[in-house]
Amino acid sequence: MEAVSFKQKMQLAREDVILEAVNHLLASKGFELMTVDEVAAEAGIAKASLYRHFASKEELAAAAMVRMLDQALALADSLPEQAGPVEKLQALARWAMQTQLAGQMPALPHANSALVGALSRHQVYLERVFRLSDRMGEWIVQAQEQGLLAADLPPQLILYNLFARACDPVLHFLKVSGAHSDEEIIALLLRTTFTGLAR
Amino acid sequence: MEAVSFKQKMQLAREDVILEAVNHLLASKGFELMTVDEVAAEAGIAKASLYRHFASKEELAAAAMVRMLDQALALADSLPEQAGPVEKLQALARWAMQTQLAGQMPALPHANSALVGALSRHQVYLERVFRLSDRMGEWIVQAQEQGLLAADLPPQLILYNLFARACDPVLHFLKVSGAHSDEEIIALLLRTTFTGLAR
DNA sequence: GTCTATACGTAGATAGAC
DNA sequence: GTCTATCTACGTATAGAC
Repeated sequence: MEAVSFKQKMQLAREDVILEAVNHLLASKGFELMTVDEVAAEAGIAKASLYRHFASKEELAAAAMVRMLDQALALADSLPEQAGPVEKLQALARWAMQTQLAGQMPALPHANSALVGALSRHQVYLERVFRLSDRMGEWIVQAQEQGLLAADLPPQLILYNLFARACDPVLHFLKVSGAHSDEEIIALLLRTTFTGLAR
Repeated sequence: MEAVSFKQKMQLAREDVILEAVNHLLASKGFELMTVDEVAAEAGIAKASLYRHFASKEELAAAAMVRMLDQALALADSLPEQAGPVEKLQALARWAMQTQLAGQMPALPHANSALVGALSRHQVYLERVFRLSDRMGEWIVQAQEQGLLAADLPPQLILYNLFARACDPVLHFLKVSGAHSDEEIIALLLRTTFTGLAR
């Protein structure tokens, strides 16, 4: 079975190159403006060959989203056990913002996009989203019990607020202004997220 | 000249109907997915007639953005003089979130959209953006001087953070969850924006 | 100024050779 | 499994009659 395994590895490597291109294009132009021709060109493959690996443009984007969620889950698993829940949540938010600033965070599609419908029926994607939400949800509740996060805020609101850092337009505008380094931008947004604009 | 004035009024009214449709469609699907056919259908006008009023799809969207910015500027002008700077900023953020929840806030285009280039060269649009930024910028600095907002945060960051409430995806997800009324959602997000998730 | 009808470009997806 | 070439659908924009 070694030949099969090798072939499979080659196929996975090829698909990883494709998804890298999808990630980049989704981050820079979003789903609607990304064309399959561009993906094929950036991956160095013919469009028809690409369609042998992924059945549709939606499948292509979904695979990129799953890949990104897997990276987030891997980071969640790699965090030291003794770290506090807020530190863990901040580590994930920091990673999401770094990824966005690096132009590698696939952008959220708009509500009526064909992608939204496809994702809402995509079992693999949904499983990743739920798994990451569960992980973060536990930390949020712990942090609230320990008095580290406001206990009277709905945990769901906190979760959404953290997810939203991955696509926060403030990151982009601050970067374009040129007045701050990436690390400074992330520190500023972590601060406003957790302690707000006041005081 | 009364006939001309009447004709102009009719034309403005017609264009207002068109822009209402544009606003709604921009809010629900974004610029790329909005088609000029849909705008014409929703406005009850033929597509060719629509192009007599607006030279391109980009002009159509820009006009809708200008209309929205004019509403924000009118609100800013109508705020009581004796109100504090933070109250004024919150009033604008509240209005932006209400407008988004009502499905009337035209969505930000993605970075590489044709719309971005058109807007960045659209003098009328730019003037409105600068004017609103200046108004809010003064209030931000006042609030910082009075110790009501963190004085060590860049005013620009505060400004962007407030603008971002107009397109915050958290609003949409909280609304879909069905657990809160619109007013509750707005109150929650005003709180997290100004005092954060902590404590 | 409004309409119907159409030109023109482009994007997703596929056929079929190798 | 990869390629070139092509199909089909659709969206922007315009022509031309009234």
